[in-house]
Amino acid sequence: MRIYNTMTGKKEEFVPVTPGQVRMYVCGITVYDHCHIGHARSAIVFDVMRRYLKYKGFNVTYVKNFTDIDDKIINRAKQEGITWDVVAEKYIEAYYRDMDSLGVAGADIEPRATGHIREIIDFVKGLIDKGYAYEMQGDVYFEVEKFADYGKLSKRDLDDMLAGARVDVNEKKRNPMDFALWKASKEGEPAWESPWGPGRPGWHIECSAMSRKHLGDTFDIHGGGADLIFPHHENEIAQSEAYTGRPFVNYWVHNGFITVDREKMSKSLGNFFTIKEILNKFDAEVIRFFLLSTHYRSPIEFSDEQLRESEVSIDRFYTTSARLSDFLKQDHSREKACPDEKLLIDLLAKFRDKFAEAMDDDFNTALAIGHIFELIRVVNKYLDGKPSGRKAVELATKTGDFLKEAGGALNVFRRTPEEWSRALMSIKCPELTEEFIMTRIGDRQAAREKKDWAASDAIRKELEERGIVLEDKKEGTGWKVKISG
RNA sequence: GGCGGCGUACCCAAGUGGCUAAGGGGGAGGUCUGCAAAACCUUUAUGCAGCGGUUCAAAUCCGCUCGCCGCCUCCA
Repeated sequence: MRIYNTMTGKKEEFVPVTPGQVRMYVCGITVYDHCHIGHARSAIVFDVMRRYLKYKGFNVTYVKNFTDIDDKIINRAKQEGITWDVVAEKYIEAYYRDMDSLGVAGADIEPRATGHIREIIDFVKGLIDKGYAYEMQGDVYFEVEKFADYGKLSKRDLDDMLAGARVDVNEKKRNPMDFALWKASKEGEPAWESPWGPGRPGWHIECSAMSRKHLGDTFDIHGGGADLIFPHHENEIAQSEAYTGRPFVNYWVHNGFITVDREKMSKSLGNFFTIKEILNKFDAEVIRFFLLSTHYRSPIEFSDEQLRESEVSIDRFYTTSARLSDFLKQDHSREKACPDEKLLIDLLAKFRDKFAEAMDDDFNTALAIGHIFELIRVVNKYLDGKPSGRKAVELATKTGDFLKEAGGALNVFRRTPEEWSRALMSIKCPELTEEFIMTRIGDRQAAREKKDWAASDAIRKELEERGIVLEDKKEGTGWKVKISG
């Protein structure tokens, strides 16, 4: 399989350090606020990578950290009149709630910065000993000029950056680009004892210390949002490679941004939507599907229309899924081939390869989803031919299995059509009950038997206005939550 | 200013040298249906921002132009 590496700017054949084993580290969140959909994208994208690598048979160790101490957390604690650790705890809990609903599994190891103060201090000490860092009034800074490769990930050199000069003037630094490894704490701020006095870790050092502890000096994949390339990941490389003298990471993987009105969604612009608020209007699977329907490195424009389109697509999937299971429940004592069965047979023969090929090419979930919908169309056409018998059951079963398998790798399409329907109902028409709908369908059926089309259509219209569409089929009348418009 | 990315139909979106340019939504026509809905079929890009170039062959490589965006400051 091939993975795009930010370091080289190319897709590269993926070769893990240890055959059969993948070690990956993804930068998690700073826990000072609710997650927005940008965090959801990163979480889902790397969740899919991890799932797919496992699906391919790799033994994956996935580490994702929580930054649970920094200025933003301290500020939030002041605002809310609680301590920093309560803030962290509160938003870690909120994070888990959001991730749970989005189908994002927990990482194998979820280290917190404050749980690794000793490792961090050792790391900083080592950098000072090796001459890459210096202490200044209780702060410790990494000296970027000492690290020859500084800028290799983000493709910039120190002189250019200094010329741009939107950097802090800080008298304590030898070079304005030097960054803090350790920060002396002010009076009343959270502090840990260190050789340089009471203080707390800088932002970047935790990832170097924790990834090394849990994954070793050199590991396979390091990921995060594209906005972490500089300075965060650049600084991690400097720290880690200066400390160990070894290559830090083999594949750097970064997801693209979510935009609103073509502008990056971000905290500072204030144009963000939290996962929590989107979940009031859409099912979590809609968010997940939406984020996977575009390649992970491309920007995605976020809007209600886009989510609605995703909702329609998912509904199409579950409609076919229901159709398949209904079909399998039918009487198949009579053997009848469908004239279009060759199309389905051919596609089934290729489907798993096509799906894997898409995912193998830098996790092309958009293409993979396209293949799923191609299969949906072909099997619908097949079922339209009203086949029956052993062969038909076999083909339908196989189709269902493949759809389940592909959906499983992406962690979408894993519910029953009934569960999907109930989920939609609780969002779109929570005041209705299935009992009520069934009663009205019964009333309408009575009218239909009397060929009282006016009465029958009135009931159908009434239900549609309340968000339910009816479908008359041979076996009886079915209903669905209306989603378009 | 430095560095990077993007521009594919009415909309979203795959495709990065060679089979008829995936898939979804929308539109139009049709099959099915009491009428619908769903599903299916046909149709909707001789063309991939524009202009040049390389090549037997380009949406795909190179150059220029136009437009949009990102990073260079906390940020997924």
